[in-house]
Amino acid sequence: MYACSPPSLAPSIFGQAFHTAAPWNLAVLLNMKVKELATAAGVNPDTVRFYTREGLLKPTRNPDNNYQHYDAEDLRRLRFARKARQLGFSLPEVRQILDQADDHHSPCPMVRDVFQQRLADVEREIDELQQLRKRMKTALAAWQDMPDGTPDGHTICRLIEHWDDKAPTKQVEE
Amino acid sequence: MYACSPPSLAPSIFGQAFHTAAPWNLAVLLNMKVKELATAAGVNPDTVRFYTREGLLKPTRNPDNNYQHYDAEDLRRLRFARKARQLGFSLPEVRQILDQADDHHSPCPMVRDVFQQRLADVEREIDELQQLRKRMKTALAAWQDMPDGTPDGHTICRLIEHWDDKAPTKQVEE
DNA sequence: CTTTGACCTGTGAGTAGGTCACAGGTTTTA
DNA sequence: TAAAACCTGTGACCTACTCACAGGTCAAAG
Repeated sequence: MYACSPPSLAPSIFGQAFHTAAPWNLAVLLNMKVKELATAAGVNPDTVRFYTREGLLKPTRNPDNNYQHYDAEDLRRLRFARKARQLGFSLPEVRQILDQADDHHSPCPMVRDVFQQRLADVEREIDELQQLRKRMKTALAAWQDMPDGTPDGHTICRLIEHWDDKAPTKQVEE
Repeated sequence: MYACSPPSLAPSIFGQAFHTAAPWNLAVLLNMKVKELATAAGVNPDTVRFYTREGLLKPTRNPDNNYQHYDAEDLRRLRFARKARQLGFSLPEVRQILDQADDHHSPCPMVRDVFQQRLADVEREIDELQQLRKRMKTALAAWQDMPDGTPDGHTICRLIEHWDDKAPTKQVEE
């Protein structure tokens, strides 16, 4: 769903908003509704609404119809937010970065800090998953020799009950 | 059989329930309230209540005070559920296994299937995280040479905006 | 001019697996 | 006898969205 397809959508967006506009004011006047911004950034329109509720995007209102209006700044913020999310920043962190940028404070030192922390988290996650994989492989190997058995009131499934999470007796070496 | 239970709590549990009982009926008569079961299994009492609501545990009621009563079977089920959760089984899967065991069908073949699937999932997760780590390290290295900069209306944080998620070794040009 | 369909709005629910808070009842301890 | 500890069920909260719904708006087709 919503697989990035910038080449196909860009003409429609710009065509709708600027079919008569000169290119020099693209970045200033770009005036998008929810779905247009969402398509431009390759995200779900509900994500745009969600980010707006969360204060990451700050559109203006059209008083005539109460619609939200997003400009090029919002598009940059949205794209930035998506990149930061891919890097593992939480939404509060993203908002913090954007707020700092709004106040003309450079958020980059903070970004470096959080980024280092995130890298450590990722590496810890990898370690844990690798340990889990090792234990699972060990269990699978051990289960080769175990019969299935029928629950008899003493064991539910000996495959799992006999799996020791703390100290697998025989490790699978890799 | 349950030699792995924490030694510090066993006396209080057994002492409360069996201060005069002989050891031969421990497994049959063990009669625990929520917190006792939770302590015995090393989980939060709310988890016991949650699992009870979800149908994984099937305590009896004391009609006098409306309290839940858990026996050794529930302790086994709870410990089993925790082990299965550590192995990556979802709660519905755990419940399915327990239900099958209740019906005297051997859940083990199903366990093997789900387990294989889980192992594949774990390995995919590891791959994704390793790719992420690689991209993060590449980004960190690239950032060594980049100034922090103050938000100027064109960039929010060039550290992130200049991070290319698709081709980390190639920097974007502007 | 009306209808149709696509879009807009806000709100609320759902996801997984618990954890915590709350109000009121019970049991144990001092 | 009173306080502390525990019990009960219900419901909110956590992440980061996603989806559903009811009602309003708008452009084009008939």
